[in-house]
Amino acid sequence: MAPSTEPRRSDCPISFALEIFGDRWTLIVLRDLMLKSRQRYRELLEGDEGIATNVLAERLKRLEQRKLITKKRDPDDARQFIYLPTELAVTLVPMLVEMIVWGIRTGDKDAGSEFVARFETERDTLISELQAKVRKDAGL
Amino acid sequence: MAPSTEPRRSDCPISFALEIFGDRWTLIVLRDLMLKSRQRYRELLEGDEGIATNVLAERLKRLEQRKLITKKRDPDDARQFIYLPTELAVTLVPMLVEMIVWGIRTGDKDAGSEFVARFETERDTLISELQAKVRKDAGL
DNA sequence: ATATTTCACTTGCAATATGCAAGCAAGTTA
DNA sequence: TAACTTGCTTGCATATTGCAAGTGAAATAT
Repeated sequence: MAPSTEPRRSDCPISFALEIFGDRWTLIVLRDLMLKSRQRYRELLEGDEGIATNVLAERLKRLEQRKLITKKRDPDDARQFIYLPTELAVTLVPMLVEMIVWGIRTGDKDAGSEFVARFETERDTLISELQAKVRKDAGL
Repeated sequence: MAPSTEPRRSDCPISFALEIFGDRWTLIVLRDLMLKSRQRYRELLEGDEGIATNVLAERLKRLEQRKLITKKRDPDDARQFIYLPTELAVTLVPMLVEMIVWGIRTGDKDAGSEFVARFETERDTLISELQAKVRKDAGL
């Protein structure tokens, strides 16, 4: 990934978004932080996709620089850090939901059908509830 | 990019989506094909971001394999090919719109404010109109 | 107290992907 | 028929990723 100090490729908002999460791992990390309620490095490493330690470390650094997450020491164990999504990350939920629905419909017709059903009947409520849950987990 | 013949990393729909367009270029190409009405290799090369020729060739190949685009000869000039989005690509429009809105709000407060305004008042209509335009351009 | 384990990384290195410039074959234009 | 355009491919330098091993600080066990 390009460091976040580089100039923008263009002034297109899609291009801007891709500079932040146009790679194989950044959105996986945000998914785990927001939708799977993982908060620690160790937990993030245990995801199904098997992110490498150096890649995870670099993505966390960039997400912090981009103000999509915050990093705090765990008060109960000074070895550990707690990574939490920010309010900016919460604004990504609608896009993530669209991506999830597209992925289910396109790749995984069977799994996730109830998520899609709920999306089709009450998209806005579904998104609001997910965002509320993320905020609650993150103490926002 | 990993070739599209590789096994899935996991059964998560986000992960599945990222295997298809989790990189710096794939969605840029789809943006140009769908939202900027570009159809030829030469036109796609001329985008603001400056994609390399070999990268564009590889992405077009993968998009065709994934059935997101079709490739046809130009009947008026047999040197040229015409790349068109498929109906499957049209289903990506809602996600692209969310990404555009997020990019405008997050990176480019000034530019694109009327797109965001329309999104806020009539999201569904905006998306339907964009999809209709893509279908029309592509002859779907 | 000391040893061991856990945690969050960092480092080294091979494999892969990207960027850039040049080349090429088929088709079109002068 | 010579020059040009188009859609690529190729070669090569650089950047990114994946994997395994290592490090230092803090916690836990002995």
